Amino acid sequence: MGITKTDLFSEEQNELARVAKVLSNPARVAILHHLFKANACINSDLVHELGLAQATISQHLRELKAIGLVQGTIEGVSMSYCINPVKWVEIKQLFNSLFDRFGMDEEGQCC
Amino acid sequence: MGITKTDLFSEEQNELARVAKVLSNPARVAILHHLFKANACINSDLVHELGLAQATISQHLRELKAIGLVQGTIEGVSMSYCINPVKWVEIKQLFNSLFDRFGMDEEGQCC
DNA sequence: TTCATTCATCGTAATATTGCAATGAAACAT
DNA sequence: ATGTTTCATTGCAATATTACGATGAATGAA
Repeated sequence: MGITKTDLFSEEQNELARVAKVLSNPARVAILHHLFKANACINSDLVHELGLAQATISQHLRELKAIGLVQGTIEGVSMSYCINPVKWVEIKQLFNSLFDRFGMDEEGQCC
Repeated sequence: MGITKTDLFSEEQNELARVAKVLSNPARVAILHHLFKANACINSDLVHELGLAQATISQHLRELKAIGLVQGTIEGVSMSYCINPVKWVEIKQLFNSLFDRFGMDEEGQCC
C-alpha cells in the first residue's frame, strides 16, 4: 500500500504525525539548526554547509515551508529563509501535549 | 534514491530524525495515546480500538519497541505493552533541546 | 490430544520518500 | 543583449513505508 490511513484517527493525531514526518529527516533538522545559528540564511549557504545538492536542499525547504515552519523572502537575486516563530511555538506545544500526557510520578514499570 | 544520507549529519540530528520518523504515523501516535489511557494494554485491544489489521498493529508496535519507547511482556496467552518511562523522558528532552534553541524573545520576523 | 486464541513474521502490492542532474525563471551586472 | 548567479521545478532511479492476508509459534482450555 504505502498510503497512511488518516480517517481512523483524530485531527490532533494526524497533525502531530504530519509535523513529525517533516522532522523525520536529518537534513531538515540540520537546516533548522542552521537557521537558528544564522537567524536567516540563504539556500547557497545551506548547500555549502550540508553537502547535499542544491535541488535536494530546495526540496527540503519546500517541505519545511509547507507546514509553515519556515518562510522565505526574496532578497535581490538570492533568498532569505527564517523560522516562523508563531508556528514554532505552536508545534512546540503540539509535541508537549504529547509528552506531558505521561506523568513522571510513576517511576516503576507497569509490566 | 529513497535512502537518507546520515553520514553528513551529527548524531543528535540523526537521532532526532529517527525518533520523529517513529512518531510520523498517526497509528503509532494513537497507540501511544491508548497506552497512556490504559497505562498497560494488549494488542487485541488496539486492533479493536484503532480499526487496523492485527498484522499492521503488530508492525507499528515493533517500530515503537525498536527505539525503546514501548516494551512488552508476555501475559499468559496475550501480550502486555507499556511505555518505557526512562526512554520517554529521554525523547522528551531530545525534542525540547530542539524547540528551546529558538528563543521566543523575538516576536517579529527576521524576513 | 485437539482446538481456539494471541501475536509475530513473511510475502506482496500500492504508494511515498530521497537525492540528483537537467532545465527554467528571475534578478542583476557587464 | 549577453552572461552570471540564485533558486524552484521536473523527471527519474533507488529505496522505504504502509497495510494486509496468510502462515506459524506459543499458550491455555476442553
